[in-house]
Amino acid sequence: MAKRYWLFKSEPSVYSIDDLRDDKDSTTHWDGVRNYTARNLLRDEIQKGDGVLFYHSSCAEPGAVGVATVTRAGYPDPTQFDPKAKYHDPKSKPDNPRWFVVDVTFDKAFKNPVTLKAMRETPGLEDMALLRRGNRLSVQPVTPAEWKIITKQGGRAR
DNA sequence: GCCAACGTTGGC
DNA sequence: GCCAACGTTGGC
Repeated sequence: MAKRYWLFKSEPSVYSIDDLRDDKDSTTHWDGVRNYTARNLLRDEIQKGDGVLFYHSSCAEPGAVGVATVTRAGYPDPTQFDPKAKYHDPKSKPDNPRWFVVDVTFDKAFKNPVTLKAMRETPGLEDMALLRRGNRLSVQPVTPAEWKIITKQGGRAR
């Protein structure tokens, strides 16, 4: 399958691109997604080797702040079975897991983060899923053309 | 803090 | 299956 591209949202006060870079092996399980549309992408669509735009939401300057790579395709989110975990789901059973994660590994932080505001003003990004009214999906697709524009604007690692 | 836009839940 | 109530997201 051809490489595809995605945008993952995270609140930087909870987990930022720097947290990913500094994590063990610069890798994390993208856990806690509890939305069925996003779940379907994590479980069925997102493949090892795909590109991820790391997006900071609910902060002073929302925007794409860097790039990561999917290093493991979908598998059950372990936090759903942990009664002490914030994202515990008592209705999910190990033999029929409801929620999935992928692993992502840090690639680079943009020298120039591409803000939401900039995306709205950039020709070629008009149809981005992110910019559609009321799109709150925390995991969403990015087209190759959009990926190219944003990674070019973001620049090399800082 | 406000509020629009959804997604989820649960009674019926 | 409908739909009102409620909760969450996330920009501003």
